[in-house]
Amino acid sequence: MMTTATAESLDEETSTIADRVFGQVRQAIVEGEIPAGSKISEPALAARYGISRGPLREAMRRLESTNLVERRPNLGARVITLSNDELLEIYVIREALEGMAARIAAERMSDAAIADLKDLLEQHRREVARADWQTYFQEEGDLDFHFRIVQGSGNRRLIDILCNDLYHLARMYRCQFGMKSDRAADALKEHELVADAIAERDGELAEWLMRRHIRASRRAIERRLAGER
Amino acid sequence: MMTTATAESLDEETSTIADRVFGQVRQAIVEGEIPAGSKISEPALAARYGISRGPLREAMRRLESTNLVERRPNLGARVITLSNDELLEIYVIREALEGMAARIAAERMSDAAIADLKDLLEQHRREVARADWQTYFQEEGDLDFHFRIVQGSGNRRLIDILCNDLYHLARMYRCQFGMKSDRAADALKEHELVADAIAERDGELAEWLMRRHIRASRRAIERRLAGER
DNA sequence: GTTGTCATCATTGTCGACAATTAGTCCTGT
DNA sequence: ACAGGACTAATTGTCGACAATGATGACAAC
Repeated sequence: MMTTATAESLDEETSTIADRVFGQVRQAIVEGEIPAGSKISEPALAARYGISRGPLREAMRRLESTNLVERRPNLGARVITLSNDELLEIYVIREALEGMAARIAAERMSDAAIADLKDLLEQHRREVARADWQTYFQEEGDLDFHFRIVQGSGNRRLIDILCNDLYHLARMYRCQFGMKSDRAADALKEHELVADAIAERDGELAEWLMRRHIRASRRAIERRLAGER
Repeated sequence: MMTTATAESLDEETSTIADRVFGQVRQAIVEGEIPAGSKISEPALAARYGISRGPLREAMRRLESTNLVERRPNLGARVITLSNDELLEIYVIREALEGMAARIAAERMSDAAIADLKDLLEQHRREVARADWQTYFQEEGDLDFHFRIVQGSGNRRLIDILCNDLYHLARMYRCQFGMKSDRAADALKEHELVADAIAERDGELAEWLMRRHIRASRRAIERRLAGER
């Protein structure tokens, strides 16, 4: 069972130091080890990972491009604090992009990949009884499903945008706030509908269902945010 | 009249050297000054811009994140050679993203911005007679229109993805191959339809029209590519 | 003649040090 | 007491040099 839905296989042994520390600090940021909004000191981080400032600066540049840190010239880098509006913006983009991914996946996904997708859903269905299922599903299982659909599109740039940028932001948000909603059961049902549409090679329906699914998730977040204040 | 449709205003005076050279080499790549597929030598480029390798490497990292250059560890960086398939992939993403942008723009764009948009189209309509109009429209005017719609969405991340990544790739492709199609007149008409839908605050129609417009552009490219071989 | 191996070379990756800009603080004058 | 300015300190931006990895060529063996 895959645990981290990332495109590049997070080798931890990518010959270059800058790439490795990029993955490490990204994980640290996403999982909240480096708190959101905190200022990042280059010498401190460099010492923490036992490297020089050169590779660390390159890693920071990559993190800046993935929108996980903000940099202002001569002032330093800060971990982003994703506001509520920005979180909703991400869901809008996911609706458009993953809807398209579902459409293409319905047309181009291999039969074997579709079978695997159904296996995953079957597994989720069986695990509903688990005590920590809701937690697991909301933290990893949900993204695993979306990850496979996106992969099924075969559009490399689409995969890149979603898996290397947006999914990390979604995970970061989940690690910050508990994201305790009762939508897990509904989400699983919506997943099954999307998978059925893909299995029937109905691209238009798959896109429509996927968009409705993500829109429902966004609305649930909107409600939660509205009720919180 | 704006000539380069980029999000950050390409200041040429962003206090840090790495950022400035990033913009310069990006322009050089997009406009073909540095040919596609060519290997990039760090010492050579550093000398060319009169800087050291440190800032240049950071600029390369940013270029790598925007998918304009490919890097392989210990092997160097190469300017990407966007294959036909990758170009079509970009149009698929544009269809999804700009369709959503048009929908939101129809809901949230200010009346003044809509008036400006119509002015731009009116200007394009008047310039149809110009001898070099087809060239201008295909090189800049078309992107100007799309740029404004995307801006109208107000979704910062959406704006970032489209203006800082995809549009540069589209421009790069246009600078490489002549992109001489007779779709200019049709495209202008489709633009007007989209603008009308936005003016009537019909988000669903605006999205549908925008998607059809971009799909038509993609199909025109497909036909051209098929006829070429 | 072909192929395998080795040595040289160029290029990339990494590091430590210097220069420049910013933030904070303390002092002074009104 | 408060405002303004200058000084100090820390952090970032930049540079040149060293180490390591991959490529190119020649030479020798089969």
